[in-house]
Amino acid sequence: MPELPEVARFQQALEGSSLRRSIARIHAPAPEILADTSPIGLGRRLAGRRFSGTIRRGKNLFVETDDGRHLRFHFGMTGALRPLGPRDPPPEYTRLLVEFDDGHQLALTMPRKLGAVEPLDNLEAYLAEAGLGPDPLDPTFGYADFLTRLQDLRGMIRSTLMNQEVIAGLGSLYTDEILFQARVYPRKPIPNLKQPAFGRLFHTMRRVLQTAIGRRAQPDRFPDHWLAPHRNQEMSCPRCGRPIERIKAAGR
DNA sequence: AGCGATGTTCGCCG
DNA sequence: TCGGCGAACATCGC
Repeated sequence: MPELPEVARFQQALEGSSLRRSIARIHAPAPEILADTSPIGLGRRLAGRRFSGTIRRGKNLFVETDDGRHLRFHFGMTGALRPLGPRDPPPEYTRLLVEFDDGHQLALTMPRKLGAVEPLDNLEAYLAEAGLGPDPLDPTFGYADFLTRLQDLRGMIRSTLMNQEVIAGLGSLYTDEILFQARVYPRKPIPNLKQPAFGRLFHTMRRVLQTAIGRRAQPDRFPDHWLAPHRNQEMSCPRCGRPIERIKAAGR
């Protein structure tokens, strides 16, 4: 599930439950999701440490430990973060369990093991090297920056919005939502977009993401005129009432 | 039983 | 060089 709004929710969940507790031990039964480390290596790194803060950039959640280093969480298609009370049993598909010394726990669940947990010694260096684009909700990211990043590209708008190096955070679901509300055809080449379309895309992007975060990223709480609640099976368009047609763009 | 899925990456090709 | 496309990854659920 996780696109930007979901990751923002996981961030809130972690901040509300897991900061400043001392880490007693971890369980990492799925070494496949550990990048550049092992269960033992990660355990050594975290034991005795505390989480001290978080930074989200696009779909990535960076969790700071009190030694000034970070852990990068990427949730793939099915990852989620769940805070647990002292005697709560870890949920099914728990791929990483962090146990604090007061009994509280934090579980990373991920049925399909496509995400990653990666220790970073230097967050700044990682960000500089990863080529990750700006976060669309970053207050310093404005319309002028949006235009600058898009205007020299030649690809189709849907692929471009989903390209994490251009803008970080949009996936299939939210890109479709934004294109629908901004009335821009997904296969439209960037060079064919006119100024008003860029304006609609930028402002729609911000509004959709902020609204989604406000609704806890749960599509069943989204406004009824959005596409998301109507995109399944033979539902009809919330704007014109005609049946929704499916096309393929950017491979999906 | 088969296929799609809210993601990322890589190799191939125009 | 840029960008589209399909496959692969791992696993569930419709």
